[in-house]
Amino acid sequence: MPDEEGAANLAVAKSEELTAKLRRRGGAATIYDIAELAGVNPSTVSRALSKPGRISAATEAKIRAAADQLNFRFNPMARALPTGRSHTLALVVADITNPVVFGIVRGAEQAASAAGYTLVIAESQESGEAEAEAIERLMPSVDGLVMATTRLSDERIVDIAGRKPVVLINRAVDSVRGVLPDIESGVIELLAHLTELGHRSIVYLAGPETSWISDRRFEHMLEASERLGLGLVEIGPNAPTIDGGRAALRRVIAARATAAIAFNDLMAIGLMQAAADAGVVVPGQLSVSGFDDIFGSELISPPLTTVRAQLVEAGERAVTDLLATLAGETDKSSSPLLTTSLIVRGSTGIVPQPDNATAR
Amino acid sequence: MPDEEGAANLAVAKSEELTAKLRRRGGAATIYDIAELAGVNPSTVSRALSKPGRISAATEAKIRAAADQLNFRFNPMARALPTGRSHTLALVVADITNPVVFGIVRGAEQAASAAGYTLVIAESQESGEAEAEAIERLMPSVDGLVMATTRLSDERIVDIAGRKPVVLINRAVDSVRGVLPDIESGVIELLAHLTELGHRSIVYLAGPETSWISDRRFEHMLEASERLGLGLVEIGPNAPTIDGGRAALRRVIAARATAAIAFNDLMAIGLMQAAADAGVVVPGQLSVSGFDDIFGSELISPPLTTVRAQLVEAGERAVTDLLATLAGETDKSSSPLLTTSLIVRGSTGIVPQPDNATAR
DNA sequence: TTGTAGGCGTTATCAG
DNA sequence: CTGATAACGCCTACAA
Repeated sequence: MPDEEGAANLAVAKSEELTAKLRRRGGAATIYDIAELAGVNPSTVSRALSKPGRISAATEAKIRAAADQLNFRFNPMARALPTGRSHTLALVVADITNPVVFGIVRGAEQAASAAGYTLVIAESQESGEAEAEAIERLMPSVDGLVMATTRLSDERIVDIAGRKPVVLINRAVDSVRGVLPDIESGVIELLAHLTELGHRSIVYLAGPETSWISDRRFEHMLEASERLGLGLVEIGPNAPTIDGGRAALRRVIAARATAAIAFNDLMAIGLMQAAADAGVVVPGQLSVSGFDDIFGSELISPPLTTVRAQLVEAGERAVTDLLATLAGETDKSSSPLLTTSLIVRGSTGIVPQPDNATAR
Repeated sequence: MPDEEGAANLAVAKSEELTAKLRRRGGAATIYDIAELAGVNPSTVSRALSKPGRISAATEAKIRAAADQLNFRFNPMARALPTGRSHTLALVVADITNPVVFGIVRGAEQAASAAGYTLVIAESQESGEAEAEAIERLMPSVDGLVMATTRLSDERIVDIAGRKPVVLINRAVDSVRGVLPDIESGVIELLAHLTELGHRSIVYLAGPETSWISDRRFEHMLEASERLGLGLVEIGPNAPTIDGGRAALRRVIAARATAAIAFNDLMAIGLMQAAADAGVVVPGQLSVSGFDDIFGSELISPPLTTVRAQLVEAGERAVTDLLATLAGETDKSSSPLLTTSLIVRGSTGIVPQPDNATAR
């Protein structure tokens, strides 16, 4: 078959000429290159590669061959232009170094890359404005966003959600999709645990002012406290950090509570450190508990009793939901609550007897 | 000035018509819209906005006004096409949940966004292939990459670096830029500390097989051990995780060393946990130390003695260097070593007396 | 200083 | 089933 051979030779020749050209611009082949190599029209290459099956098997094979001979990759940027879809998602978090977000990041990353999407994570560290700015900067280049520990107002979130699909994590805003933990059951479980240990006077260290979930938690605690007839006071807002927890010790002690529930583990840890510094023994004089079960919670001594959240799942599901609405799914219903579970460790214990109670 | 007023009215009118159009496509204005609004040519808008100053002050002002009236943002994708620059950098790490990378991520993120760049972080969890795949997938859409805890071979790295600018963190490869810690001084300091405590027999828990830095550390330990005349044995490779550390306990004990140096804090923590489980008291019977000073190291009890690395700086500098080479800087010299410092805490103590030594 | 025109890599619409 | 051809939003010579 001289004809085929001829074609083969030709292909090889072209290939050589091409590889030279490619090397010059960094090895990035375009559909034109592979069209030339395969002897077809660029548009055919595009079709063959982006919607396999809708094309003659023969040509498709030829094109495929050429494609991975040049080891071709679509240029996502070029692709995004006509389609308007960048295949990129933004994950907005307030503080990357907060262990809580690790799980979320990982889950989101996995789900995203499993779907062939790229995840860019935006940290806002600073409050409000910085976050809004970061979002605006990213908006044009993403198809949608997952917002995790956002400090934005509801209005602002709604505004953003009006422009691109948004999924919230740990926050509910009307008409915006969100993945939420089963707040109530976790709180109930924790309170039951403390009650069982004899605590009748509990203090809740609230999170930052803008924390929706902190409010919800306290809400449920209030309900439960009424039902169980126990004393409950909220202290806050506090920074959701170790220092935030440390700073709250004085007020916790002043409140004469026997047990403290912190908005998150970071704060709980800070509180325990401050307690240790002040000679208050945990859980002997004060029981401490937190939320999240972050790395470090079981390392500290005594190990922290905490309510574990399914962070990885949260990230995963947020991305999955986002992708779904991106795919035109109509069912805007938020996904089911993520289950939550109490992890009892050493930082909570039976209520101190009056004679050896905190201070006098 | 009826003229100006007329122009203003016109502008307003157009603006209304435009905003309608914009809303329809998600609020994204283009330079065409603002050109129309300002009554100039799109190319003028492009110039005015991308290279301020090279244009008449009057038109520029007019354009600026129009631009933020429509609150315009460049479409990065569209921009990337003609210029070939996406203003996006990739940060490649093996495991996001490894606390070591937090610092790096944060530093890199800061430096990147400070320069107006977007950082996409790629996790490879799985070994080699997955990482290579992730990189290939990202390559077309980034201007350069920072590779942090890569498991790739030198060859592969060189190959990648040949296609796009690369900066390595904690790894040196010929002709590839890298930011490295001052390995030697950290090791020396640590060894001096242990020697001072009376330890003469030390074991090093190596990191994963592909860890360049683990090898370098051991190299320096070897040198020092010869100089100081102390016993040193390397155990490994090990997974750079808590479990990796746990799994190594038996061999550490078998080695009859009085002090263990782990490749990183995660492993050190695992080792301590296993020791506690086995009734080996730290530092009474065994001194333990690590590297990195991650979150959790000072939480655990006893708190971990460790060599702190400047992770945030590493991330920051990597991006800065990358940006510099992107900007055509010729000086390929790697940046100066990041200083390192020994943090002495409770997990290292004086060498046990023979009579209360480990095991028998 | 500003407008004109062509191109960046891909998709999508229309013919053929 | 496949080939032209016009977008997509922006940049950049080149011309005016």
